[in-house]
Amino acid sequence: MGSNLIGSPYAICKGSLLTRNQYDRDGRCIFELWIKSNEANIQLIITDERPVCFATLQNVKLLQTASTALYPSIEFTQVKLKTFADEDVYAIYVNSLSEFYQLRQSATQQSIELLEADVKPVDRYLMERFIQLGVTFTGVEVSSKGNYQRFEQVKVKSSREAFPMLKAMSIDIECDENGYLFSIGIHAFAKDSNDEDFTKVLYNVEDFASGIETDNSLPYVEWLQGERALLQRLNQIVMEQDPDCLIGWNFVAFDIHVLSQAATRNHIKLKFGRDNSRLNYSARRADDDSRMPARAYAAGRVVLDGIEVMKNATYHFNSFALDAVASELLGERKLISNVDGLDKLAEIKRQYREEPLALAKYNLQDCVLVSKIFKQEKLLEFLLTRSQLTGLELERLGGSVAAFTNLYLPQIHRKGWIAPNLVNAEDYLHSPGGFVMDSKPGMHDDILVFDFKSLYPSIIRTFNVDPIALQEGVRLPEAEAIPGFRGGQFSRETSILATIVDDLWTAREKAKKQNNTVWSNAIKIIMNSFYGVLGSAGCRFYDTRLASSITMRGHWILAQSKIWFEEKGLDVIYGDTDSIFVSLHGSNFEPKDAVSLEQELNTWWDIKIQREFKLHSRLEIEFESHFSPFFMPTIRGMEKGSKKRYAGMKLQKNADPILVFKGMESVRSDWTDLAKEFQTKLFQLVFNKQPVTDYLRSIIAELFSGNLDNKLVYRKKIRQHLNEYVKTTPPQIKAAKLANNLYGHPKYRRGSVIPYVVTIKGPQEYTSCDNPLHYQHYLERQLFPIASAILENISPSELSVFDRQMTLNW
DNA sequence: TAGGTACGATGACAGGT
DNA sequence: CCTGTCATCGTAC
Repeated sequence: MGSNLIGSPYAICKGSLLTRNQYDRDGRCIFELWIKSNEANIQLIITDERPVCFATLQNVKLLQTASTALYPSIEFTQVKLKTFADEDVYAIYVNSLSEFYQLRQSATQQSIELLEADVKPVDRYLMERFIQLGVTFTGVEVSSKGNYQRFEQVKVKSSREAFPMLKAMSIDIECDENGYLFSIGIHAFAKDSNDEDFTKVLYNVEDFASGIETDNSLPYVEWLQGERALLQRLNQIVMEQDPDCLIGWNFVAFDIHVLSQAATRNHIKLKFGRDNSRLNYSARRADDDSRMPARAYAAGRVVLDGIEVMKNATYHFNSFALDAVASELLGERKLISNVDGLDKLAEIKRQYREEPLALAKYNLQDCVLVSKIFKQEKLLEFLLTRSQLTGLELERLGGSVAAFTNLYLPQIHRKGWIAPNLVNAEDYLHSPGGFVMDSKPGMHDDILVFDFKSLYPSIIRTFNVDPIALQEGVRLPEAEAIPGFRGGQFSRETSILATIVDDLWTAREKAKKQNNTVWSNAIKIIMNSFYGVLGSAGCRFYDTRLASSITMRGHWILAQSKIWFEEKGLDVIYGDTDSIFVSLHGSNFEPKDAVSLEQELNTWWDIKIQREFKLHSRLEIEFESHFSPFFMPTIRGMEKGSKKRYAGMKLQKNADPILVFKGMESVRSDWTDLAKEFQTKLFQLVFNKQPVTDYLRSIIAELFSGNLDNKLVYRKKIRQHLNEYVKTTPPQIKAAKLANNLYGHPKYRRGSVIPYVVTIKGPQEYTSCDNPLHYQHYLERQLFPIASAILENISPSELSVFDRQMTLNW
């Protein structure tokens, strides 16, 4: 769309769907979509759609008797759809959302089952048109005020064109414990490199007359009188800068929450909507048990919390505090370090009055860190990709079930089916998970690891595991269907899910070739979620025959592959779900044969699948790693090999070998630094066939000398409410309760991570610990278990170093 | 504003000395 | 004090 459009009554335009909303006006349902094109921001108003749901004929009759009086606009129409029980289906239309909600409520009260009544009308409108991120539309422009254009009489279609980049504005507030606003920091990247970034700190000087207003040494600081002035200026800046996204850290649950309360207190609106509409914020419900998170909606602007986005993109950090994430990703620290919650708040309050410029700097720094994380990690690109692939709103995180439903539900209508409702809890059957082989414990040389690439998606593609193919399949004679498990069998004709996965798979291969890790990662996450939702009671397409037909086919594939290696004279020492660990020891193979083994096994699978099932194999096994040496531990105190725990030197082509730990103490966040460093060092020595006695002696001596005290801190998350630990009281809970009593306030709650040490008087919070550390405990519970796990069978004599010091029997 | 199962280690606790 | 079981957490895939 160019400038020639302005004033023209009718237009064709493309763009990305930023936000969507639905509401009633004059008894009619309205959909409001906000679009970002390269040239403009656009509001689309759709007025000719009616909310719809479905029911079987029997249920429609029950509804008809009462409902027509209640809902004058209600209309029943038979449609060419069948339930999974082969019943005829009627569509039920009403005019407004309020009628829609009433209808659902009264149906529930009368125990009348409606179908697809939980699909939001605006979501249905978009998904039935296969609209994901990209849209094209035609419509009549009714006004063009300020920074957006409004269209009515709109027709929208899906578009696959590349999306325009979004402008994000990072916001961070500083306040006291009551939410009284000290300052608001704002940062937005410049559109092009010639311009400077937009930076601003709005500083509230209401409470103290210091003459600071004249200090212009930091050009981005604006001194303002009172919260109200801060909020009004913030509204103004959001309008002027006109960002597509508002971002922050713990943004919705904290910053937006506090801003929203401050706005209410000061009787002004947070006008964050593109059309100057107010921010729609709903706090998390007061009862802490509800998992309903806080939500914020601004018309035409995507509201994003950096923490949630990163969790969704499968980032893992021990702490998601901004300080921790920024220092790990950017190598930059916050200006006020996050040592302790209370101290930090005290420092902020002190700086607010005594060093305003320092606080302003700190405030801005936090905004900039969030901006930098988003930019460096390409988080917006990730979200845009995800939305383009799933049709989920940009700001909707999680939502694996919703993503699946978006992609799948409109397709089944075209095949003549209506979707089932969720199963009752009592009808839910668990499905088995992955196959984990018994392992052969001990030291090994030359272990080759082979992995099935995206095993579950490849099973879905190969064996046509699909809800509709299941319905069609179970109606077929056994010989004509593709066999599944737990009573499932699948049609060869309809393959909706396999096609969706195929498209994603192809797109991922292309992305990988172009080194587009954002796309590749987003696609992988989505593909892998499909199996999960089919086994989840939260998904309407759940059926244990689907999930089981995936996982149990996986068992078979892994077991067959194990036999294949063994028939080649190769020893399989372990395998988990989609991986096989093969020992070259005593075989005729060498490490360099890994690739030809990979190829041979792939060919073998191709032939086998064709011969046994008349299907085209999509399985892909890949040589993944060469470990030498490799150590597989036993279960503590037993001869039996462990699972999900191992260590090895991974040999690499053009780089030094690296020490890899899986599941073991050094990769667990709830072991001390002492234990982790000890394990790493010990394995290095053992793998290099060096003696360990001297090292053991020295670390024990160091431990008792007190030199390692700072490495004796345990960290553990408190996952329940403190008063819910009734059956047992674990050490971390003891320490947490002690600390809370000491401080006189609930410093540790559900969700907190408590650092604690073990003292001669038991566990105590690290920060407030005032008793001597229990070195004997650390010797016996952190050092000895790690040493014995590897030395027991390798060189037990070296363990005697511990003998004199141990009081416990093992 | 609902992806899953499999597994191991520790420490508390109960019930026997 | 010894033994078995359970609760809890974090992890692999």
